[in-house]
Amino acid sequence: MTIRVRFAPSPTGYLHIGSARTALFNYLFARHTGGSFLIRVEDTDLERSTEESTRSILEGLKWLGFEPDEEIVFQSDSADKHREAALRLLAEGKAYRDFTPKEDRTGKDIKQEIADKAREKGAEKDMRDNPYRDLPKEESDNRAEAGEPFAVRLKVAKDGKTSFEDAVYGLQERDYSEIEDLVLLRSDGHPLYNLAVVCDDIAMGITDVIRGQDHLTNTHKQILIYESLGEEKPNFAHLPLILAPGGKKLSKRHHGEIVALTTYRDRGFLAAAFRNYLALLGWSPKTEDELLGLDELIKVFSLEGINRSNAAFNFDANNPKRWTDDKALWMNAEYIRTLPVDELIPLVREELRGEQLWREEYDGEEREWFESTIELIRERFYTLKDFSEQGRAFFSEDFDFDKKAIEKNLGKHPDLREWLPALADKLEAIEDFTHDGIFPAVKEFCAEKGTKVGVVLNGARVLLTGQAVGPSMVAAIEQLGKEKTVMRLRSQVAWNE
RNA sequence: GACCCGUUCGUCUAGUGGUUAGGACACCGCCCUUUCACGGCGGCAACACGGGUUCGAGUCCCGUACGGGUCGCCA
Repeated sequence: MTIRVRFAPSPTGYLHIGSARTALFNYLFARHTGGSFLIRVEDTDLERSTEESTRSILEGLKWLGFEPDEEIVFQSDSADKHREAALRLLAEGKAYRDFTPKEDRTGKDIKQEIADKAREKGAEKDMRDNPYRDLPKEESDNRAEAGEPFAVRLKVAKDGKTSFEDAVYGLQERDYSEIEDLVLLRSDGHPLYNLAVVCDDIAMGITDVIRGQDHLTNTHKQILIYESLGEEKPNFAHLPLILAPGGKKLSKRHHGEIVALTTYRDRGFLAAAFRNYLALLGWSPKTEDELLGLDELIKVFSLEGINRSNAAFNFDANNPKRWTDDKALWMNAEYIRTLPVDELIPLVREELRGEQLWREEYDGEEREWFESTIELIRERFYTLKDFSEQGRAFFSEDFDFDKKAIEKNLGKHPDLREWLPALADKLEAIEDFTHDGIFPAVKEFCAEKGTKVGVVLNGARVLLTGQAVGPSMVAAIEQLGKEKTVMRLRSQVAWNE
């Protein structure tokens, strides 16, 4: 049987990085096994689902490169079928009508409320105490016909247990007494999540369900539905969760944009780097290779490599340099440094365009200069943003001077105020404006002034690029060219800041 | 609270009864160099705790602690 998996986000917000990883694992599993990767939008909650969210999620998936093999399925389109399934179970006596009036659940802390209620009842709670569970069929029919609203609940047997073999967590068992008679159909006729998922997975021919560990207990409920429906259940694989630093829950409320996938795209991550990083969170190839491109990931991916323990995403919200996990940042830098320039340039082009720094010439007559500049400055960059921020001076005259750079490299050497313009004069006279022409001139200049080359070059770096760090300075001078170099070295702007 | 899941360096992880417990990121030091967030070399640093089983336990069993998940006419 060919493998068919699906990624099933609910469009109630942006794409969470945990969901992105779930999508990744589904995608890798499908590609590795030669199966199909499908996407199903779980929009059965009409009140909370938004088109905006759907668009943003699909956009995120596209950025990561996970295009579905078949048309995207919208769960709400099949609501009629889900309802039919519930009604069939009702007719077969596997479900019953519950005439209990709907509880008002509009309160803020629903989760807390439910947990508190469960705590009160403790282990004494009888999951089979619904007064309508054994209502005679005739009475139930009559009340329904009279127009009394009812929800449809699955009639879970009193004794027995569900069990399944999870590909990650092993054998899972749950006693029926722990499972309530779950609601299949709301009193307004609206099908609910567990029913919809099962029906759709059957309809889509899903063979392997790979999803977050938060669904582990739902799985037992879904198995009951599969069994009632007389359908074969798929294989299950539950993924460990991604936690915040300290092992706490990673949530939008407490951690903000850090959990949104789009943040990574917008802050200069390469999709390839982020995919690579995400793959290593909760999964291991069991080799010492960590830099794995998509093709390699597909080749070596297997469910056996998935961990059972949750992984903490490590970052420090108060430190701009560590706005996200160190290793993710390092990996992105690694991709920026090693990607073939041809592949990097389109990404840099987008970045520069976004900041109004792009010039069409870079694709034409200045292509060579542009390429060598990228080649030169990418060495110490961490994100694509660095090309328009730290690297700005290579593409524009309008760049800022880093305060610390001024302090450290100019402030401590007041002589530079005279020296750098003097250096400009010296450089202006050079015929051969290349490394071999520039470097000896700089050395000679420093010898004349009786200072270290580093002092002068560092000072020059500030005036030329506004930065305290960067590529080899002589190479940078060559790259900028004589005109800009001379002009910037003579400028007093930085000194007056 | 009940049920379920988990616990190896600060973080991500390798490890399936005998290892000097390996790698990566971060951190620190040294080297290279014309400076730096490049590069090279090196260092610091972990089996949650307590009992078993065993000649021998990070690896198996039982408890404890801690953390996480779930418990809805949400998904």
